[in-house]
Amino acid sequence: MDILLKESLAGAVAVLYGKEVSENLLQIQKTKKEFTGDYTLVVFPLLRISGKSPEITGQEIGDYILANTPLVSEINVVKGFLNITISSSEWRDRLTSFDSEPDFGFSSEGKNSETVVVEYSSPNTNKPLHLGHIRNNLLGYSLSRILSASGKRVIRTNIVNDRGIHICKSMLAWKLFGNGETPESSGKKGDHLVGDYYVMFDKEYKKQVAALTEKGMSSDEAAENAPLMAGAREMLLKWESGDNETLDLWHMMNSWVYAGFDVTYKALGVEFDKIYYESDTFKKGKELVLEALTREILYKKEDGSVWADLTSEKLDQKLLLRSDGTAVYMTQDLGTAVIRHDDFNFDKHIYVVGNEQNYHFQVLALILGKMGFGWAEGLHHFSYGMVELPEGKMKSREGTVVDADDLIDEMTDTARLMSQELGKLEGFSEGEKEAIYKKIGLAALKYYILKVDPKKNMTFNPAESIDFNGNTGPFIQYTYTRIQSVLKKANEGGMGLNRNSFTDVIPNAKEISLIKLINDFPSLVNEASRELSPALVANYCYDIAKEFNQYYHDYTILGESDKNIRDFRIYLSDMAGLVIKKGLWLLGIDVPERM
RNA sequence: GGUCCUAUAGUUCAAUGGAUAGAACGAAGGUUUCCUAAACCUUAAAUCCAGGUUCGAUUCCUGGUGGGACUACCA
Repeated sequence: MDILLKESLAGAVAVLYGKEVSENLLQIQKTKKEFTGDYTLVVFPLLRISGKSPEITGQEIGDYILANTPLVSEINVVKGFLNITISSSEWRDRLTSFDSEPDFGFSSEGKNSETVVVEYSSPNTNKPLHLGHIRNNLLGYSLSRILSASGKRVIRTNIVNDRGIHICKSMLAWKLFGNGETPESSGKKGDHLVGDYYVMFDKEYKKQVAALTEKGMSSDEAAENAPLMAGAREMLLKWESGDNETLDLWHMMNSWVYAGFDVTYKALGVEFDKIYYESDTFKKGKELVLEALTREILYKKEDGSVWADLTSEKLDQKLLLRSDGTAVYMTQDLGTAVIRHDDFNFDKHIYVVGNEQNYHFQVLALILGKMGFGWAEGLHHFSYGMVELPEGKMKSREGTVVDADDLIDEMTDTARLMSQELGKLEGFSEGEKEAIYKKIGLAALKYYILKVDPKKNMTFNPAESIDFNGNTGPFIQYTYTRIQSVLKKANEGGMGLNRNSFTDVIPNAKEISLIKLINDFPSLVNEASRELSPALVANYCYDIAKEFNQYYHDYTILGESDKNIRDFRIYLSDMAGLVIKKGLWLLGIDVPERM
């Protein structure tokens, strides 16, 4: 629609002023609510071409397209703005044309599609997932859906940080204090059990440090020399050298954690195409580093540690191998990136990782570039802000970390309570009801998080997040179920089946607003993909839900006596529902048919 | 100290350089013999400060101020 308009506007300018205009001078935007019109041409940029005042220029162009472009039914000029109204019948025809598009708004993957790897989640295997991971998972999952809906080949991956000193800490604590506790013996979810030992390590370690400082040791020295820390370091060395006993313990505890993570991922509704493990990729990283060392891209210090010198890029020096030869986080990320490129030959690689790692990813791309990998230019750190609580940052020490499993349960509980109070789910089995509660609770959580610009830190207010009214996920779901309810009744009454019956219907203003929103959906998907912005999709879903609710309130659909208008309204509702469902799908939110 | 992110109603969030800054929650009031009131309608309420670029700045640039992150042989 707006492309057609743009062409006729360009034509108008060419005829009137005898000059071709470049694309960027024709600024078309949606007309603001308080003015009459559908699209608005901002005429200021054209004044140099017309050599006339804004009002006259607007009027001249407006008069021309009104006379020469059939789809324009009306124009008006306010200051430097030319407001253009598209004829109602044009909008109606536009609506019916959506039907001919097989998967409205979504593009499918083709031979020339860009390949994009999206990494998200990236858990450590020493503690359960928390609220911060939830933001990460939801963003990553939604991004992957948005990208694939815009026609890209998307590979969803996860890197599991399953090795390193932090893992050794929980292993050591379990060995020393665990008395053989297992998920089976304790009934604890595996990731929580392992997390408990990580916390225990920290507690006992602090005690040891305190004891040492009391004996007169400096706090730095004490931190180095506490037996637990020495033990953890020793364990890491054993692990890297392949010690069987250590590996067995590691395998066992990791398997507990993975079982726990699977439950959380499933509850959250996210999945991956390929999961990488740091324990596999760090070796590749070490090889890369050693190889680059021989090419003198990196250098070795006297103590044997290996570094990248990035001072010419105005950054610091970066450690890549410790003096004892063990790998650090950066080492494995180098390896992971190269392995992934070998696996998928990606054009782009998006890392969904918190903004506290901005530096890390800047360095990662630089080092890969130095090593000679041209594709490193395709690496993109999708950096998102922290999640804070109303009382401030989450601190594990103070026990204010919001656990992912708990949170999901609480949202479902709230949905259950609310739903039972409203009592609209009669006739469903308990199992069906539970499935609906879960969809609603998760929608509240997901929408609450995804509607916020990812770059910004966000405040997670538990009281607000479980609100199901207003600008929330359940509000949008509710709109969808209202539509389904109408469609079901229409179907039962044999109405709305004839889509050719409304070719003469002239839609009213509210209906045109809805058609416009539906019409926007395909370009919205592309924009969200280009901008990597689930928030854009969330806002869109809310806009159309709000618009439909107003329509639903102001007009009757099934009660309309004119059969053609009724059929038209049923069809319009159907399309609005479809777009809401697709929009929510892009956010990873499921819709219930009733609620 | 250095680098990066950020600042909009009481609160949580919107606004490709365009018109009178838009929602939600909260506050006050109203709507149900009518397709689901988890809805709809009305009212009050905001661009951190100072410069600059521009016909036009919440948006871009510079400098302040407040908040946050990073600057580990942690991840």
